[in-house]
Amino acid sequence: MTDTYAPAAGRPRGDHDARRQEVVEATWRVIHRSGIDKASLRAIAREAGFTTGVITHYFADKEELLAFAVATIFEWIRERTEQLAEAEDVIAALRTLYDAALPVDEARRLQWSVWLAFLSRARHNPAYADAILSWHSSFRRRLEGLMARGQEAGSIRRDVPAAVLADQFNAALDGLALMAPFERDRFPPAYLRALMELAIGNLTPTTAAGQAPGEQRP
Amino acid sequence: MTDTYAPAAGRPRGDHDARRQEVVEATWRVIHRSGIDKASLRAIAREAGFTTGVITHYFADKEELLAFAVATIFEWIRERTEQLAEAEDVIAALRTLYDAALPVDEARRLQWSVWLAFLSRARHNPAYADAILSWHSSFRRRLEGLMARGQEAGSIRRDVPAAVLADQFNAALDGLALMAPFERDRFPPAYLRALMELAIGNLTPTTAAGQAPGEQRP
DNA sequence: TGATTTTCAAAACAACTGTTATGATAATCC
DNA sequence: GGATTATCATAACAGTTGTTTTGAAAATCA
Repeated sequence: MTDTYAPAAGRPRGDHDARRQEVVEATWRVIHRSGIDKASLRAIAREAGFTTGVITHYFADKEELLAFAVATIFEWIRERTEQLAEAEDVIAALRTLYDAALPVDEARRLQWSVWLAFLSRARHNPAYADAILSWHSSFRRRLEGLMARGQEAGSIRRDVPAAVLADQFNAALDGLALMAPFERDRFPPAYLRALMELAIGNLTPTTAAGQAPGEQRP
Repeated sequence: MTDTYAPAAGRPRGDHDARRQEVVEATWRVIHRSGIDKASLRAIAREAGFTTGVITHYFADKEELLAFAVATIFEWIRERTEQLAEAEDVIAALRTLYDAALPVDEARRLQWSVWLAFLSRARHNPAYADAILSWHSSFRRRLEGLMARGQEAGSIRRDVPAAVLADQFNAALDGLALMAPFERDRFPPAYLRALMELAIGNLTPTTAAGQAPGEQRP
């Protein structure tokens, strides 16, 4: 049957994976545009320019498609941010990271939109929860590594464990990305960056409790 | 018909509203336990101990029930926190506020669970968006008032506008409440409070960038 | 070239959805 | 006490859902 496609005839395997990716991206768009509860197989197929026959051919069932969709979007984010945050200046690295994450354009808003849609279902679906937690913990690890490096270099305060600072920074980012799309006019990109700058300011060791926002970087 | 119930015969009006509330609370529980996509009218009616006849009698359609459910849960939170945060010590007031909000028990987890479920649908449903934004802006106004008062009294830093501090504090709270239910073991109540104490520490004016977590308050 | 398999469309299927209609019971009103 | 109305269960309705089946075209393999 369709289950044991070991030799893979009929087409090179590259097209197979590419078609799956095509369907998944259509899924993202439908979720972003109409909400996950409107993301029926027919709606997704229409968005992709096919019929449901394609979906049922490349995915066992809807569950597998959605689980693959949420796992893939994190893979997508990972690829886009992997080589980031490698600057030797930790503060600059944090800046690069939040800049790549903030929902300031349509691609990043889609990213957060899909994330939010699955997040609200993750507590009742282990597959979604796994994908989300795996991403979050890997992101947190990166943050914690940066914090620890900054603490060694002296640019990050030492009186709070790096892991705690990472959780705090992560929460600030999540909280912003959550509400910003609902109040686009109250949270323009410049203000989002200013708030994250304030969060960065709270990481510095001595002196004032952070630089005032409004000071844009060059 | 049922639409113009001005005199309200058959039963005192109190029972009418009480029954609506009963249905709404069943709706919350179903959403919290099984997710909003499993919250069918039949499932809600079963949870409430009735049949769908009750729901269709007290609500025009499902849309009205859900819109009422999300609006009511904010009303519920408002009632529970209205008299809070009136302490003259602004820091103590902030403590009281986050303590009433953090998802540290089942009631508060349900609260955030329902909030999250509707949040992910709000971008495609003006009624949900209105309810959520109305709550958020009123909560932010309270925070901003506290920040401004603290700035006058000298317990809150003055180099950042009160409105910005309110947004920052709100984002920290939202971000935590969002992830905590998914990583219950990583975010026990004490750690959540410690992180919020860190956020409070970032509001203080001079000296260090905040007190270290771990110092529990009496 | 013939056999096989992938690819995909189209249709049918059963389950579930929100909604509506019907009717019976009980409480209120005049 | 009769008329009226709120209350609620039950059943039927039409639409949508995910899934399965059928079948045809195309590509690969031997």
